[in-house]
This record gives sequence, C-alpha cells and structure tokens, in this order.
Amino acid sequence: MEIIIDIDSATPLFSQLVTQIKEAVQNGQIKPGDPLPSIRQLANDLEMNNKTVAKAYRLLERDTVIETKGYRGTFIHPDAKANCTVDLNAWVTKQLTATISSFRKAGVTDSEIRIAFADVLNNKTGE
Amino acid sequence: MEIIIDIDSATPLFSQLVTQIKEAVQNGQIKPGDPLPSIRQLANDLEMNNKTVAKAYRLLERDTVIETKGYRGTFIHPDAKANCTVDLNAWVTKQLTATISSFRKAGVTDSEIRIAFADVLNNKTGE
DNA sequence: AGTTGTACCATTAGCACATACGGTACATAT
DNA sequence: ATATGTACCGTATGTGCTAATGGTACAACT
Repeated sequence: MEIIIDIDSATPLFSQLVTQIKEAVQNGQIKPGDPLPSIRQLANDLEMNNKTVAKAYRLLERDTVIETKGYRGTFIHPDAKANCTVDLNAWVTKQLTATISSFRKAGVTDSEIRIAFADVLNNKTGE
Repeated sequence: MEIIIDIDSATPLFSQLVTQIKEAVQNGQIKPGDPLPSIRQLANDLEMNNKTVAKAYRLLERDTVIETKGYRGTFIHPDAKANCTVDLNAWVTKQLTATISSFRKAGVTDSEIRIAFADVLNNKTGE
C-alpha cells in the first residue's frame, strides 16, 4: 500500500495516517493479520517523528483496528474491517449536542459552558 | 450596601460584582424592589469599565435576581431572594461530569472530547 | 547487538478564548 | 439636555490547549 502525507494540509499528520490506514483496511489493500511497519520504520519512510506515528498507532489500537504485540511488531486486528467503520466520534458529538442544547435552553452562556467543561475535564471541580 | 472589588484577585471583576450583589440580597441589605445604581454610575464609583458592570447586570438578570426596566433603571427582582440561591453552574457541572465520564469509559481521549466539544459549541459539526 | 512498543523529560509555534478596556451610537424616557 | 440599558466597532494581555518535534531510557524478544 501507499501512504501519502500532505505536510501542508490543515488536518494533523497523525490524523492523516489514521485515516489512510483505515481506508486501506476497508479497501482490502491490507488484511487482518498483515504486519505493519514498525513505528520507527514508518516514521523514517514518511519523514516524520516517531512520536507522531506512535500516536496514530495508539489511536488505531484504541479503535481495535490494529494490534500491537510488543517486540513482535504490530498487525492488523482480526476484526479490523468491522471496527474501522465504527465512528466513536459521531457518538460523542451526538451526546454533546444534546447536552449543550439543554444548557442553552436553560439560558446558560456559551462562555459559562466552556468554563464548566474545562473544569470538569481537568477534575478541578472541587478545588 | 458596600461593594468592595479586589483588583488583584484571581476571580474576574464581573464575577466579584455578581457574587457580592447576590450576597447583599441574601443578607437582606437590599430588598426586592430596591433600585440599583445605573451601570455608568456603578462603573464610575468602582472605577471600572461600563462593559464590566453591564456584564454583571446581564448575568444577574439572566438569573432573575435583578430586573432592568430600560430607561427607568434597574431593580431587585421580586423573587430575587429565592433565585440567587439557584446555582445554574452546579447543574451544568453535574451534567457535564456524567457525560464526560461516559466518554472516558468508552476510551475516548480527552483531546478528542475537547475537539468534539469545540465543534458542537461552534455549530461546525456539518461543515 | 539490534529491534520492538512504550514511557518519561523537554521545547516550539500557532490558535482560540476570557477578561477588561475604549469609543461610538441608538431608542426611549424624564 | 440628560439619563437609561444596550449594541456595535475595536485593542491588549494572559492562559491553556494542540500538534509536532527532540532526546533518553526501559523490558522483552531475535
């Protein structure tokens, strides 16, 4: 398969990587069990930092699209094809839309919502 | 009543104003129907900008603690005493805590939550 | 020895926001 | 004329986050 990274794109590098690997799985270009290049290898080929590739791999494993076996390398997960269509993000967006909508109906300012959100996310509610 | 603004405090000026007016209502120092100084007047007395005082008044009216009658001035709302104990903010925090907690259990990254949140709040979901 | 994923330390640039400020203007009343 | 709340234009500062980079180190395997 072929991975093309657009350094000038507005979408983050790690995100481009995630998307393209998921697409390759859906297109059948790479199949379950297939090995993926190592983090350092791929970072070298694409001329980007190890961390950036590692971040993409971490997210792909979170979505059960790939499977890391430590020192033995990284592989496409058996259920990859099914899982890479699952859109965790869409679910989050839907939930948040409902929640924020109820806040606005109650007259809460967007600014207040942002502040409360930041506080909750940083567990700084009781301090 | 007496309002003391601490310019060196970490809490915003408009927030200090809101809090102190609510406290004065709860203490009975000012009662329903009592007139409040005009925005420009209070801004002048406290040596702060009109906008800052206007912001505090806007929030107090949103919480039904004060009542603005246009050119006739601003007054304490009849139901002020009851409404200034209602904590809209606490409700928002509670709702958000539950929502974010469910996201985290699903393995969603804080970073992803932040991005989705910003998108929803800015109505940039479908663009 | 070399490679695997992973975990820490760190910095840089850019973006978005909150807060507070200043000025100008409006309709509506006294 | 004078005062009311309100709305718009703008600027400045600080803060916090993302994205991406760099380096160092570890345990576990070939």
